[in-house]
Amino acid sequence: MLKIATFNINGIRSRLPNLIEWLEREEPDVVCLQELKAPDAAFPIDEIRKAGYGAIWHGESAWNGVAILQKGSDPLESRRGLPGNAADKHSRYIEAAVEGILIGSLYLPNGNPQPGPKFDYKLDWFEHLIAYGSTLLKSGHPVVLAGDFNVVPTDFDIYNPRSWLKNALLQPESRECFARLVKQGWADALRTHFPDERIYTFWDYFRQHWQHDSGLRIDHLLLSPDVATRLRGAGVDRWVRAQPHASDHAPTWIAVAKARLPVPAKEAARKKTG
DNA sequence: ATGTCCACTGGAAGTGGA
Repeated sequence: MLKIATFNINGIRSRLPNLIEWLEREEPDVVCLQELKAPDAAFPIDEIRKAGYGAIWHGESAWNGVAILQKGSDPLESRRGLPGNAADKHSRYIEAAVEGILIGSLYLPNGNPQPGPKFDYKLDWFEHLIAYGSTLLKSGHPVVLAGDFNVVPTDFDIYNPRSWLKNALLQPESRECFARLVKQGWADALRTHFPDERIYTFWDYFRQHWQHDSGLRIDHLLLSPDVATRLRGAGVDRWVRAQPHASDHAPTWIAVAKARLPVPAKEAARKKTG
């Protein structure tokens, strides 16, 4: 089994003890991190190695930043930045091949306030992701797109939309983009696994939202069809959000059965004949 | 409008981003 997690860490330097404690307790095989808020040189690779993980990362000063951690080895990087989006100055996408699966760690723009240039940037970034999503599916590769999508897909994915109606995370345009991406053939893993339950991955720091469980589901793992058939479990490590000095997001994960190795031709022939 | 937290700048508290 392969446990793949996504976690918006909200400042990896400030949050390093929380990250290490979670890694040691839950032992995910692969971790997609977002909002490093650190330049490349400040990424705490030594401490992460000490916890038993290799890593690749794409940081920037103060904002954004994404990484992929792999237990026991360095992830094999396959891309950083979305194709056709070289003009994008933000560090929001990094991708690696792990156990035969392409894993993308993404941090979609928040988009507030809307309307405005930040919301336009969000939708533009989304279009690049949608285009690349189509390319990935057509490739036939097993893929997981994991990260903070900054989209609440439906009103079932929020405690109460009332005070969020003007927020970029709930706008029809944001939701339409997410729906259009999923409709290409991706499985929204957490919703697939828990069709009838309220699931939250983010509780903002304001107004005691954690204490009241006033959460939003904005961290998602999208699975290509091959990976979707291997989905065996999913969850949110809510205990991490309850820790002192926590990120406003909780780690969100899936368990996927490892791909069965193809039967060698000779052996297959032998079985057939005899 | 508000609430809270992170990181930068500059060398304190204000600002931007979320």
